[in-house]
Amino acid sequence: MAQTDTVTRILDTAEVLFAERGFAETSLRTITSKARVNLAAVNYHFGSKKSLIQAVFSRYLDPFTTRFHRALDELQARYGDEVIPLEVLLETMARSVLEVPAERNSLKVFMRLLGLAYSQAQGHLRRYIQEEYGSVFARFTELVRQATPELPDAERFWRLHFMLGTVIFTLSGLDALRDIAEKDYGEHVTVRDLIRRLRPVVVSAMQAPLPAPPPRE
Amino acid sequence: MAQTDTVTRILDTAEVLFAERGFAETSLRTITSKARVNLAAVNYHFGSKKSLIQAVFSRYLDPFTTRFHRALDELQARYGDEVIPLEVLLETMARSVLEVPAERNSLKVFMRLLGLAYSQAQGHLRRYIQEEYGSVFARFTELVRQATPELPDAERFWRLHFMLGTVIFTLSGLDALRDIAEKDYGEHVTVRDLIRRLRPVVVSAMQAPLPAPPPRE
DNA sequence: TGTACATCAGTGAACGCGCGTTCACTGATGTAC
DNA sequence: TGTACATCAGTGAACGCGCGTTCACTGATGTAC
Repeated sequence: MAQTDTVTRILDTAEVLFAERGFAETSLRTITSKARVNLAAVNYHFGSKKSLIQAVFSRYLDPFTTRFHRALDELQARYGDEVIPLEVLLETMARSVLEVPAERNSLKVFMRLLGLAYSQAQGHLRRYIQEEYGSVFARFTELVRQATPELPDAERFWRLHFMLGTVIFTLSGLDALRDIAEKDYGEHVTVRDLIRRLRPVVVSAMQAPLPAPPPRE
Repeated sequence: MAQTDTVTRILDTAEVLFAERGFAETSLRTITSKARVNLAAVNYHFGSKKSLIQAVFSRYLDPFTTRFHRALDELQARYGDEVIPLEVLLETMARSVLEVPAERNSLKVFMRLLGLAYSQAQGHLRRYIQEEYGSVFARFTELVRQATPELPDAERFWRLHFMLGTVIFTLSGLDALRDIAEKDYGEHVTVRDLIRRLRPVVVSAMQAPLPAPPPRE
């Protein structure tokens, strides 16, 4: 069994199990037995469970950042000095996210992982993601700033996080929500379908009227 | 030490620790030592860790459902046969949520717990919440249906969950986001301030134009 | 071409640890007669 | 009023279990001379 085989078998199995049940709830024994690999192989190849978790993320985030940077390069070349419209920026981000799983695993797994990164206690993971991938998000938010000059900086910051919450919450809890939707409305919802529904909602939300000023006291 | 004292000490300590680090990451030993209570007392009073988790939720959700039902009663009495506007419904829900922590602990803890209920693997918890508190949400969504007759049922379902995601994600990750906002924009953000910012965003999102129909294939 | 050594993926078994739960027990308070 | 018993909150110590990690080892392949 060549090295690459063992390593990718561990990663393939781990990402699915992590996405299904979280990090703490997935033991190395579960991963290695499902992957039909020796228990000690995880620590041999990755060093620790923490590093395995980070490796699982890199396998999604590395191609994503590459693609997203390239897509933003193209946009900036196309628009030159003109401001890139908000819809185009959001659309580009959505497309970059959607393209990644084509070469890896399912989008659902990717989204669940992102949701876990935020919601699970794993502080090391948030730090790792910020350090490794923070710059591409900084680039994106700067472009969003130019596209929404009427928004105060703080307001834009909060609205971007509101929308991040919408996307991560929806897509990471997708299975449960999908079951309900299917039972109640007889619709089978795909991730692409959800993104279609998300687009007008996110655009309207970003362009909502400014809130009333805080009440004086 | 009277019974109530031990029981509430366990609940008070558990809810804070659960909110900070999740369920699996919080051991009974941590809870009982922080609460200065015997380890076996949790199993004596609650039977198991699972039941303790459910008890923590009940202490928030019981007063919330009572208040929310009462608030909806008043609304329906006031509006009679007229449709209650969406803004009023959302406002009423927000007010009911905000009122609960006044008699219990912090709103932040309440929101973190709700976020965990969705994101952590604990299937038993989701089932418990659905069974115990599903009816008040059904009542609310029926009123929202009447207030947004132009939305297809499935679209309304998804948008309500989009907004649920916004609120839970924002308020449950509040500490981290607040730190960033404070550092970057010099604003100290209170929960009430966030709700003021959320209002126009949620209303606009719910009233966004319908998505383009799915592409034919 | 042959031999000695180094490298490296992978293994099987064990380590110590923290976990939720259980159990026999205590001691205070209430109840029956 | 006194005694025997029941109830109940709380306790201290132990149970068995699954966890991540470690370690000495194997066996195949590559490298030096």
